[in-house]
Amino acid sequence: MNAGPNIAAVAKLISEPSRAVILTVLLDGRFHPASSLAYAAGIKPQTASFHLKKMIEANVVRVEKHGRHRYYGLENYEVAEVLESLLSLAPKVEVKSFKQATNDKAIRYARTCYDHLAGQLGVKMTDSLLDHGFLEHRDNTFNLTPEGEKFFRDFEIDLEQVRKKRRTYIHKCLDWSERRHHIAGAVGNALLERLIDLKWIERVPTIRAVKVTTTGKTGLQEVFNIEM
Amino acid sequence: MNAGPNIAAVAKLISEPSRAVILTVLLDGRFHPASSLAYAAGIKPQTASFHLKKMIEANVVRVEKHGRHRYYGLENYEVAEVLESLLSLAPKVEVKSFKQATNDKAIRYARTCYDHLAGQLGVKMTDSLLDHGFLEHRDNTFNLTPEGEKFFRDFEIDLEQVRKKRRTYIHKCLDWSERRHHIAGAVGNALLERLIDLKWIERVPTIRAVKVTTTGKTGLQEVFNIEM
DNA sequence: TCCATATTTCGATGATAATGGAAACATCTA
DNA sequence: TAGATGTTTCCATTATCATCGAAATATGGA
Repeated sequence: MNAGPNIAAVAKLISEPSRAVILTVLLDGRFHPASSLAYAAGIKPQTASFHLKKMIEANVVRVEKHGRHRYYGLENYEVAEVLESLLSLAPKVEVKSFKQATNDKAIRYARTCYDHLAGQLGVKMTDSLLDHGFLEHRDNTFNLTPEGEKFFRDFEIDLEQVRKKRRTYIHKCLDWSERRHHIAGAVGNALLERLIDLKWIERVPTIRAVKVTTTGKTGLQEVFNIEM
Repeated sequence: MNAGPNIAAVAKLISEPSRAVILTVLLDGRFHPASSLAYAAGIKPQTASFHLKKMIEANVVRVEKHGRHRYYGLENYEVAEVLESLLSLAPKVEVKSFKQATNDKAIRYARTCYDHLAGQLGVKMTDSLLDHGFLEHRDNTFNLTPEGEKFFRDFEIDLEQVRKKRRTYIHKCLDWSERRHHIAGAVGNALLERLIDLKWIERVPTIRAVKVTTTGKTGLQEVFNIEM
């Protein structure tokens, strides 16, 4: 018959529409309560709970308890990456409403991918760092040059803190909408958080798009030489 | 509700065990008749036909008619890449038999990924080309250096022919078993075919593993400096 | 033209699993 | 301790879909 890992087992978890919606929401990298995931998927909390349990068992989703609340998120970075890769294959959804079209555009423009920037903004940011010699291509990762480290420090990102995190320091992530790599990993995450701190970008509620603020426009132009 | 492409639609195609087996077989990059795919999946031809139709409609599988035969294969390279990425997430299948364990080992050692080399051999080959300066990293692709072009010509691979093909010239592909990139695209394909022509490697029937021949061992050592 | 082979279509069956109501459970607040 | 909120467990219902027998279709060869 067949040897090798079992694709069906993973795919099955994603194949159900309700589950797919939940996972797509979780791609924003944040943790969400079961009830709001249920609402997003248009199902009852019991049903969401049922699905979440399945996905936890399969190590696709992780839960964190905080008092009477339970927050659900993706298990790890790899899951996010595989989901993103599935998105690149997925048929573009037919646009049913003006709102949906707007959302779609916003998501392609700038979004969070798990815990770092993606979309046009993410790719442009990565390109900018490469152009300035702050970043170099490695095999399936990036390398932060000494100049890059200085730049990050000047940008008030504490690389010592970032390095301490128990996760990949820096990483390449393939963008489904841009078909290009962007910066991910702890460094990518730190960059996203710094931009949010600076209020250069802000999260758009309910979807994983992010918005560039007016201050952000100027800042991105001046510091990264990016026109958004 | 939800914006963006529909993951479930793709995942659903893969989520069914029979379909997963079929797709895994097709990952060898060759085209197979429906009947043999049915046999591999342990289902009747009608059922296989049913599944194949679904997968064709979703642009995951492609069919080529030759007389009264119909040969099925993966639609394109991207599908193969997504399937490989799913494999990286998939739980390792419990080893049920000696044969299965042997197959699994063989597949991790050297296999075809769609139409080029993967596994340890594929990665080592890519590393060797990189080490010799024949290949360079680009963003999500490789670049063949002038020295590399000369090397390929000396190795009797006709790059003019390769360039003419209506497909990506050269490409990076992520290896699920090695977690490393290897060379893909038309050039990767040409390399595979040349190695088969030289009888340095040969396909193992029924599974997508390839075997390094005795001649191959010597050749790989001398030309690529690879110990297998 | 007729038969053999490969594949598909149709239709019925059966297994699987998503769903939500009811109720239990856990945790926080008053 | 009682009530409120969020979540899970149990269970019955229902919808979906993989499966295969039977028959139709397509193609090549005799």
